[in-house]
Amino acid sequence: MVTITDISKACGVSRATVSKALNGAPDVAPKTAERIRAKAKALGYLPNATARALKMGRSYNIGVLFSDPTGGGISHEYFSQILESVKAEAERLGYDITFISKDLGAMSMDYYEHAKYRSCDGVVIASADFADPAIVRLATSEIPTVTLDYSFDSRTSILSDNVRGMDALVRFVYENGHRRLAFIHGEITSVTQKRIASFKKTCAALGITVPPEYIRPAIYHDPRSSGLATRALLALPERPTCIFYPDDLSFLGGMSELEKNGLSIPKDMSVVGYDGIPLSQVLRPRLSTYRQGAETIGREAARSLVDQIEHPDTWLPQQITVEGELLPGDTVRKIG
Amino acid sequence: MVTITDISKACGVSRATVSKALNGAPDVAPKTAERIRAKAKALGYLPNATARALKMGRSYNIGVLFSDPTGGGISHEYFSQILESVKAEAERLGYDITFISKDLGAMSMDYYEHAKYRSCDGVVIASADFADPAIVRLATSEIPTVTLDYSFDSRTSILSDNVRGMDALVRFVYENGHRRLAFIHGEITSVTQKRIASFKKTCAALGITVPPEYIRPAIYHDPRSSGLATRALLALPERPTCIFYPDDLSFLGGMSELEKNGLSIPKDMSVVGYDGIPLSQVLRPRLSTYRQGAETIGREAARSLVDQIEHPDTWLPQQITVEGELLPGDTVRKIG
DNA sequence: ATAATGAACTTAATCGATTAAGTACCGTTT
DNA sequence: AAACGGTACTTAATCGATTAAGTTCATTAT
Repeated sequence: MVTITDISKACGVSRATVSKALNGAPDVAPKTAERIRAKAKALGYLPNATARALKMGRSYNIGVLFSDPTGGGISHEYFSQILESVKAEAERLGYDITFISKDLGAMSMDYYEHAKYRSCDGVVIASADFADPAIVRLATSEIPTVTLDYSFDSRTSILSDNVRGMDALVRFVYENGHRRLAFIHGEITSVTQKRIASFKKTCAALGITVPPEYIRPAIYHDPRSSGLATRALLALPERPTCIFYPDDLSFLGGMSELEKNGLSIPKDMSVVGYDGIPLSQVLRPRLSTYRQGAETIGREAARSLVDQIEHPDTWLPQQITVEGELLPGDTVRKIG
Repeated sequence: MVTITDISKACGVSRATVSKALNGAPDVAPKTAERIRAKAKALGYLPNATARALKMGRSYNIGVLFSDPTGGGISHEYFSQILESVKAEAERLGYDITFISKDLGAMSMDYYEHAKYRSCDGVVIASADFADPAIVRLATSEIPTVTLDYSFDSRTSILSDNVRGMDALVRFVYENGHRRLAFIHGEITSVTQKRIASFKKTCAALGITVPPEYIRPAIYHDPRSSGLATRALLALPERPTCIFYPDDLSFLGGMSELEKNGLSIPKDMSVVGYDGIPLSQVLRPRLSTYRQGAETIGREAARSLVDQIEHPDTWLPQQITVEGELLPGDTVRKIG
């Protein structure tokens, strides 16, 4: 490995001068600096991020915590899109990404400890369960954090606009003449609560009565459970004319259940999803859904985290709401 | 931050003794060791991975390089599954994951430089283009590496068994009576070449003649291009009875093209995919496809890389082939 | 001529941990 | 009683880089 010492010997100057020259300090003669830089390049010198981090107390490393009790948090398209954009933006800003998890090898650590152990400058947190004490500990620690889709007091968060998204979907369906709307929702989280509340509120505002049996629980990203919920809805004496699914993937479970019952989409049953992942627009019929701005969410998360890291004095916590977009698709039939 | 020095002061011993006690060195009296460990816990001591890495020359950090010219490498389900399992296994072995990319912030680096800069103990490489000089430089460097689906001389690689997979699919389709098989393949890579060769070889072995116009190029994970290829196949005077798609997602593009032509699957056209991502088994009809052992591939990649890192003396390069599994699905009709 | 100024360095401490080599002290052997 | 051996420590160097403080020397001001 080529170190600063090698360069200093080759150039006949002290290590301090090399360091300063390489970092553009003002008290190095331009000619010397040039000579040093040339030598560094010639020797194939690379700074050692580890040594630098130790001395400077800054690792230029951002932790990413994607916790999902069902495992495989990354493999859901919505999350992998966010991860991809956090990564891209962080790298643009000069930061690398490290995953934060519980328990590393034999050491048992919680998330906070893991982040400290790796001296992350900050952490982006996405979780299905923000009540988890381990998540709370990290999110309320002295480490700069940004949470996704959940707010902690005096901390920055990036929020997908679930209220507006649900409102847009309900209104879209309403405008297409539907009055009997059923909602299959995911596990109760703060996001789910917002979606349910917005669903009910907009329905009320539009004068739609939603019978309790039209609201059914299921599990996010689990087509099977949504299929079961769909079956229950179809068994009702008065069926809904449109079913809201917890997410785009879950819709697939509903789809096969509908087909099993000889119902075609959207002729016999209208449906809408949520998320607007690329898959939803590749399906035929194209799914009517609400696209969450995953790319924007990831980008803003990285940006505001780096801002917080680099300007802790002028930094103020903020809630950034990222709007999505209604994708009309072809799964809602015009009736009435 | 609580350091080893804090503990040494609190216990009235030297830092060396603390370090040894915490690492279970033999020359510390059991009573002292216990006292030190108790104090460390009481003070909330956490080792500093950065300092440790600097001194020991081992970072317990594994780089992951997923390069995909189309961007969004992670968001393809097959890759995100591999990433997830590499991560899980690496963590089990005490290693963290860092993404390796080109260019970090203002610094322009290639992959090799990035990996050195972060002092990764090793790197897992997945790439769509193993001819990229930057990939070659990293993969043939002194850094331990494991490549996925491509072999470099004297290096370890994990290979999905594309030859066997394609063979299994062709035979499955053949057994269902199909004799006119078309193959839409992805961009020409070593993987694609293996699949095409295996497709042709098995067809030949079974006495099936494949007219050249039945082999059509498309782009991996791009339903649109597969849709166009499908259209071309449907325009032929003699249509195939079964179409092979480059991957499961691409099949969706073909599906909508078939529907547009009033053809239903599998009644009017049989199809098979490749990859066996969870999505494929949630669709109805369930896609007939070949599941690549993404989980096993990721796990083996992490294991063999760590083995290489920890036992460089007894280590030997190897090609590990991971077998997949035929998922019969319902998109191949029995004919004849 | 002497002091003051400033440019261009060097010296040395430091970040937190590891570890080879050294030391103090106690008990045992002959 | 001297020598030896082992246990349980401590000392000090080291990893690679940064940086406050000090030094040297030429130039300018008085």
